[in-house]
Amino acid sequence: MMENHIFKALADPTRRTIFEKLASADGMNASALREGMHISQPAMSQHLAVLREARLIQEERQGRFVNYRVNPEGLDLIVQWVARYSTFWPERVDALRQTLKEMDQ
Amino acid sequence: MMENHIFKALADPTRRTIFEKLASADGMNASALREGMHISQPAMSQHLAVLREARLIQEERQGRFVNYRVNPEGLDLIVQWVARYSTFWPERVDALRQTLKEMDQ
DNA sequence: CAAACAGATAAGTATGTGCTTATGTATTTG
DNA sequence: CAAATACATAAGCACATACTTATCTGTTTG
Repeated sequence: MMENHIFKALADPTRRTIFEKLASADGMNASALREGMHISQPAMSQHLAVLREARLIQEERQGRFVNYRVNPEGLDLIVQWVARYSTFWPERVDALRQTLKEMDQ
Repeated sequence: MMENHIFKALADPTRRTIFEKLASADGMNASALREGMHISQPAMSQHLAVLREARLIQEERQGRFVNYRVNPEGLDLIVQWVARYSTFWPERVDALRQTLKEMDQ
């Protein structure tokens, strides 16, 4: 199940950091991603594979580099999952709504 | 870090099922939760401990039973985490907003 | 109080996961 | 084409995790 892949992919703090770095840029290659992180090249490659299998990121080869970027739809399943359980707690939906409102500004 | 506890707790499909069962009732004890699940009593107890440590559920002893229920604030960190990255994709925020709008009806 | 019951904890085990080093595969460049 | 570069893959290892059976603690009830 895809949902399980996503949760498992995000369960690792190093992978969340990688995802965050990718989200704050509009594309990075694996070497650039490693900068500032204490992680070997194979470890990075393996983490990127897990994120890709969970469809949280996309990749595109550019010469000898591979450019990685976040898949904009990647978090949809998480959002839907959370939203489903939020319906049981109206006050939480309000909080989420407030967060979105603040984003508009 | 709390965020990590939550992601790790939700990374296991059995624990997500337990969380879902709790969310669709307003409180259940461990024996009731086991019904329909192929899981031993200690396994259930251990899963509930992980969910409790992640503050996703709360417990209250009632005689020789322990009543478990979802912590309404438990998913907040996930919502905030997702919302943070949603800011990079306005169309995704719109989708989330739409989901919330549909909830009103 | 003794037996029954709900659940927690202990200890052991099999499998999963995240890392390492070594090597392989494309691609570029001198 | 040979060396260099960017990344992937293989294999092995240490540790985490999800489970089991056995036992313990706390509460109710005959």
